[in-house]
Amino acid sequence: MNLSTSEENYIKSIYHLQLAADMVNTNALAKQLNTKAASVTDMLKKLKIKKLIQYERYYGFKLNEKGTQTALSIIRRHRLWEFFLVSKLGFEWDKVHIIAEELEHVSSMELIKKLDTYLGNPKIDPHGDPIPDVNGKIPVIKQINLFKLPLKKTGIVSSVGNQSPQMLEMLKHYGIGIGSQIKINKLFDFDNSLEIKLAKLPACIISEQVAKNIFVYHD
Amino acid sequence: MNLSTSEENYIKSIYHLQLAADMVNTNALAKQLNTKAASVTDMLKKLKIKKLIQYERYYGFKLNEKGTQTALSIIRRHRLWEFFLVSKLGFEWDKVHIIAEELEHVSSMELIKKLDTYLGNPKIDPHGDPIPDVNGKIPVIKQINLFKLPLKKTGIVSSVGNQSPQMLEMLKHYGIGIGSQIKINKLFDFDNSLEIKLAKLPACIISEQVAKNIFVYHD
DNA sequence: AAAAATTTTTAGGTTTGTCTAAATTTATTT
DNA sequence: AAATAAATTTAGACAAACCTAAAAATTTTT
Repeated sequence: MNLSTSEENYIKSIYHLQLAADMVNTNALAKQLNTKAASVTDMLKKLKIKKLIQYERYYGFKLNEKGTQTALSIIRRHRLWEFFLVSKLGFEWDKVHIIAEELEHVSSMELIKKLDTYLGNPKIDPHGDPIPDVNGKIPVIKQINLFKLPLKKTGIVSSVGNQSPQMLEMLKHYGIGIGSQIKINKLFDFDNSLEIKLAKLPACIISEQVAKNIFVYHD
Repeated sequence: MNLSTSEENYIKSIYHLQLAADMVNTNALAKQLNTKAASVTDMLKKLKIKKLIQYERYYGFKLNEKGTQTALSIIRRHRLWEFFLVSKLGFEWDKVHIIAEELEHVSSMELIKKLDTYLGNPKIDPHGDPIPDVNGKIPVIKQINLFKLPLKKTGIVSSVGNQSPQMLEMLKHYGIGIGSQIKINKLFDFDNSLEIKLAKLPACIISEQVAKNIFVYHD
């Protein structure tokens, strides 16, 4: 199904509102999309015709199965692009949302498939939100602080708590980025510093302060 | 200046037509854009108001300085994305145009700046066309066949003549991709095979057949 | 230079997505 | 259960980008 940018934005917003309440109402959606209630009603009719939502006049609406899958596919694109922007282009995580809002509407399946592979099939975006897979399944993965990662277990860096230039400089120096594979070799009780090992890099030591700001997930 | 996707497509097409002839005519542009002459006239009026073209009714039109700079900026985005798709995502060069047509309209300056840096400031796209720089300057760089690269001089792989899966597999094996830095250590006269050296990789030998299909540029 | 052919523009519609203002339905008070 | 308030929808317009068909200007042919 070929959807316009506008239709995709409606679908996505309905999805997000549904997370809070089963049924969505017109005013809430209008507010979310920064538009007017009348415009929302117009679009709802169209989305109903396209069989993406269940909609009863004056009552409320929600995504049906097809609509939900569509939303998840858009969210997947959005979060993969966010991951790309942060992990490859070096954007800070709070600057990527607006750009990803544009990139998510580029619809090539092949593009997203290859991007996903290129990024190493990430499971979590830079904000810590899960990235739905090709089939719209949302991985249930919890992030943990690096300190909670068991010794010698490989974790994947999913987000960074502090995004100051100083912190980013330091992470860059260590070669730590979103998506990096990381392992703890040793915890030094004296100052809570950690000896860590990143894929393809020699082991190194990071301070408690740095480690506190690193979040990872593992299987 | 904020331009719509459609306006950007017109500007870009006018630019390309201008390369062949100084003045552009309505029918030619309509054909290029796969639209009708009447639609072109409508848009020309708009572009004139936005001071992007010089336009005289019934006479013809061309981009002015501002329009030309706009076109070059769009072409820059297009070619950088094409480079990205081929060199990073592993697309074949004949599959990237359509996707780049969408990506080029994502307008963040910061995005293009970082993408350019990430790609290593490439000068030529995968089709061998030059990538305008931030200031709209088009680098005058000629591609040469790898055999023409002087011994021990570093060249940058700009395009590959043969895109068969077999060839791509082989190039991947050697670690050769668009943008790779490559040097010829030695030419074996016996079979015209080359010992080459890629950045960060051990030297290796490629056959004449492979080398024939590799194009590079150097300073 | 008049007729014919071509090109370009205008005039008037269509679709998409938006809007305002008024009407309708539902929910909440009293 | 009326009256009032709030939410939602309809009606009618508008801008962008396109269209067809007809008119106007230009170019080519005879």
